[in-house]
Amino acid sequence: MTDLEQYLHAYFTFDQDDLVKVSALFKKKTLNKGDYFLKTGKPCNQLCFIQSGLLRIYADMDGKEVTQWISTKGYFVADLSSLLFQTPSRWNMQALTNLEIFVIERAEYNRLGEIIPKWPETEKLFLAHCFTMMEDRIFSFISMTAEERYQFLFEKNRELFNQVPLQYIASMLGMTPETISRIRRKQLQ
Amino acid sequence: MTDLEQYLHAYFTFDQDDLVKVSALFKKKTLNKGDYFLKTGKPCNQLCFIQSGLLRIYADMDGKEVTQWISTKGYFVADLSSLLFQTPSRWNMQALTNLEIFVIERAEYNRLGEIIPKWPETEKLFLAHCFTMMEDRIFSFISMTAEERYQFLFEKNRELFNQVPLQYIASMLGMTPETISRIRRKQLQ
DNA sequence: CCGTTTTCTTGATTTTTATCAAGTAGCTTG
DNA sequence: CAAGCTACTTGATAAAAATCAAGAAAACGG
Repeated sequence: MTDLEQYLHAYFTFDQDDLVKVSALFKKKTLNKGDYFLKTGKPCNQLCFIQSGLLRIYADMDGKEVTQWISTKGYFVADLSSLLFQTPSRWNMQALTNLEIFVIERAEYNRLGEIIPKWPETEKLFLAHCFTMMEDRIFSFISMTAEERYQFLFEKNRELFNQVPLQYIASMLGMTPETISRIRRKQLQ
Repeated sequence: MTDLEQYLHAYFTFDQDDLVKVSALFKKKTLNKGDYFLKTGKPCNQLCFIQSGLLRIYADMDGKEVTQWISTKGYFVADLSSLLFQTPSRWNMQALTNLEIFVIERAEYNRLGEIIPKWPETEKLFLAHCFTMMEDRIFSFISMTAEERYQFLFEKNRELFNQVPLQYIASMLGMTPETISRIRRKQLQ
């Protein structure tokens, strides 16, 4: 069983039959460190599942890069609004490491409902789950200091801090590299 | 045609037949200023559409209220994760003014797919749209100063500023009432 | 209409965070 | 290994925003 199948099984509780049908629609791909999965302005025609490696999602604000999120093993990634509404992508998505992904084309993705009857329900719950995580993240910006946000992410996602340049983590927490460096020093003492 | 029907028509492009079927499932209700539509910890068993008035969504952090959002006319509101996963609600939802709403019970809501064949697709696009708005909001916290966030909201949602106590707007922008007061003074000059 | 409460404003001060600048540590690669 | 990167740290300073405290304005209720 591939990681993709394991994930689908664990997260969506697909049975063996559905698993095979769905995972057949995904194609394995690799990206090298620095390669782009997606660029701002282009249409997003694929959804990807990360098998291994790190993918940074960011926007370029007149030369200044703002990191929105870093996706790790076990995440699905796409520019959702671009994928569904065929609008231009708002994000760049670049491999921070060599990357193994499973990719499904938009056309196939849109046909999932025909192949697996319970897909629409599954998809709804998945989107709702994503939405809820976003709510939590917004709440962290409203109600926490920089230091608390750092702690919060560190508790939840410790692996990230070994693997990712701190400046990107700083950016996704809405602070500067200097600030995160000082917070980290305090934590160590 | 009620506002609910107009909205469903405009936003989801339902035809007349579907409109009638769907809006029949909603029941009109009124809340008085100060009443709660939902309280933290309770299950959210309804989805509501706001016909008129203002609904404040907030969390109580040991006595300190943090406003997550203020919903106005034309919004659908629920604690999505509670509604779909039957978990306890994370938010309080309180009427800031007298409120006219249309309410659909969870059971009915879950049956929409049977009644309207294209509902799952519609719902997916709706959730994706919500998700995208959340992404934008997160991005505003990462990449903007307090003053820029104020401007951004003011441009997009000017009516809010006449109708809502400024302290709530401050909270949803992640700043103090004093800060928003000073920003506002600058804007006027 | 008057007193009460709530909301908003203002000033003084402190805390937090950003910015600027310089230096260090750790990789990478010819 | 040395040169060149990149990431990270540190210090000094500036800017932004929070906090505290007091007063003004507006809204509300009898």
